Amino acid sequence: MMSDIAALAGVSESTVSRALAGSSLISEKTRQRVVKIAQRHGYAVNPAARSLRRGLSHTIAVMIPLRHAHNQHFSDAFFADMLANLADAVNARGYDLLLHRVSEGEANWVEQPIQSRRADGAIVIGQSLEHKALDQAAVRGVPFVVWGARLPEQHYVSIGTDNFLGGKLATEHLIQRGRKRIAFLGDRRAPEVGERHRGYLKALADSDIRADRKLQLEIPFGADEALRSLSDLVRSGVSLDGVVAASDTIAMSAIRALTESGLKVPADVGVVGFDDVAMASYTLPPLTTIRQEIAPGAVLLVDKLLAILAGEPAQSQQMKPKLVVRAST
Amino acid sequence: MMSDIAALAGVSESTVSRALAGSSLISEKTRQRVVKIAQRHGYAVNPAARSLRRGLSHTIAVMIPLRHAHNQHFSDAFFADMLANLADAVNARGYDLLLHRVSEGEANWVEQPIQSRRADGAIVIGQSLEHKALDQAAVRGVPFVVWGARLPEQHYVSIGTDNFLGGKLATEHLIQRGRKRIAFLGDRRAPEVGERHRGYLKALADSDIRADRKLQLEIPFGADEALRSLSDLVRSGVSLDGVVAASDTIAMSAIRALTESGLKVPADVGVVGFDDVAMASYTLPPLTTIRQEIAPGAVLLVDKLLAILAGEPAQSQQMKPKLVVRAST
DNA sequence: TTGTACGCGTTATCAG
DNA sequence: CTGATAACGCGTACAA
Repeated sequence: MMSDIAALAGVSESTVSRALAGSSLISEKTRQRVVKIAQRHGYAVNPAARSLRRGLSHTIAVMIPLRHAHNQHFSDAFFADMLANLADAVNARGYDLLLHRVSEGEANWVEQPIQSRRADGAIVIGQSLEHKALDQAAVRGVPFVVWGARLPEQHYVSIGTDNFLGGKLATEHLIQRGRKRIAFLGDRRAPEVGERHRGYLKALADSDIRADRKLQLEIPFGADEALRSLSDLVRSGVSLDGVVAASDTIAMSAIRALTESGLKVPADVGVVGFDDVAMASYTLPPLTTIRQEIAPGAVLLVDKLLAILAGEPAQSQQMKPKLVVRAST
Repeated sequence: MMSDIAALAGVSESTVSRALAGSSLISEKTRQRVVKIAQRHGYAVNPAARSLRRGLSHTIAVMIPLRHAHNQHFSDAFFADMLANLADAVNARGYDLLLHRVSEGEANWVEQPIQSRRADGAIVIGQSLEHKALDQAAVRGVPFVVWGARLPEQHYVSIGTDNFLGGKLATEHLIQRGRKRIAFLGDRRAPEVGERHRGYLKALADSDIRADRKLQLEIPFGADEALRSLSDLVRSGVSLDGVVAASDTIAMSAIRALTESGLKVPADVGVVGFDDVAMASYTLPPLTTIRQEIAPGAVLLVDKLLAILAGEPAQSQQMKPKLVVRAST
């Protein structure tokens, strides 16, 4: 503990505390001596004591709502990538990362880790169906940021891709390839997906293509339902020459469903995914998709949250999506 | 804080503390009264104060070594699945989960979070190339468990699949399908993979098939290298009719490489993966693979660690792998 | 620039 | 079964 180091260095505990905290109230010489002794003895400040004293945990909670999708949602490669990047960004800032999956029915889940002082702030990956809960928490002043869509008049800071533009780009690309019967696959209740769907509709309207309700499938993030719904659709005899999927996972599943139904991708049907996860380049055929910049997004999330914690103002931000053309269109 | 609740309940702080901790030293009646008041006022024990007093953080660190594979390793669906299940298992036990990615060059990384009292114990996902470091830490009494291979005379507790058997099953399956020129793809420096490779060799030997060194590719977990190496192999004109991959990710990559080289899967070459991640059923063709039981594995990891923390003895355990036959063989 | 003294919010010990 | 008290290890206001 600190008193040992103080004794070894022949100074008081306060001096050790200040030296280790990099206080400017201390001479560079003593600071270096103390730091060296601490290192040699493998001493590290007790985080519990520090937290108790300072009222801060030096920890960021990462929350993953699972309301509208159980495991699938999490194991989607997109979440994994985001989480990996968040872990790096948080650790790089010297903070610890508390991971929490929010199961259904947990009340006040956003503020719970903060109120109980286990974390100073939270990062929420994906709005899921929780926009209202999040907005209320923001009004109450809970410090958190969200990866997801920016909704009209929301009170919290969100970082995310311009989903409307992403959906529009994906659809326009198919239209340019001469497709006219384009399906949309995704759970529009999730705001990000809802935006992508709006972009899809806009692109169709811009090209005077009638949007057919039968081609718009309400599919949860999981791949199982995508496979089934699309197979059913094809079997029903509806004509179809393009698919805009709300995630790469859904797109991969769609490719399989189409292929097994006797349709060729991309010859008969073009498929566009969303996310550009690592796996997207290894499917057969490699996936044309809308890339979300995950690494910069993660850094942005952490920095915005730290700004909020520091009392600075922070704005929501939308990142530009990018069409990555591979072989599925 | 606790004194507020004490005042409201008309009892001492000690009583509140005991009531909330479920101590048997307290009458059921007062306990219920105190608990109710605490709930009504949204009171939760301050974890920093509790940790300071008890010397326990009530937190489990999950460490992900990246020594022999950077992002790929983590974003492999297997890691994501494992992490999701660990998060659930840890939270279910009332513990918090601290996530840490171990970058190269971090010394004493296993014990760091424990020594600094941020976590009571650690779960390490994958041995990577860290077996020696882990073993030394175990000898020093650091409380942790590992997902990975059980190595001869190791001093730490490990949970994992019987990788030798898994590799053997995969290879035998291909042999039964009449394959004789079977390649192995994976980074054998990672102990899990080394075991799978041994199983592969054993299966070949049992069937009197000569193991060809040219067919054994040293491939990191990432998919990029798998794609390139296998394409090169095929181009070199070596005959080949089967592939045992060290992960589903590698297998998917292999299927693409083979297909693009003009070989048909499974007609010309059978491919077996490892893990049975969710995505494995959605590839084209759906992947025959060796299933690892991730969810039970995660629960086992947490429970073994908690046993160790409770001072109880804990044994390593190997889970039986299972061949899941789909369309790639 | 350094040291002294106190309190952060709990829980364990001991006395009743 | 309950209450008073001390101590967990640190950071900071205040004094020097």
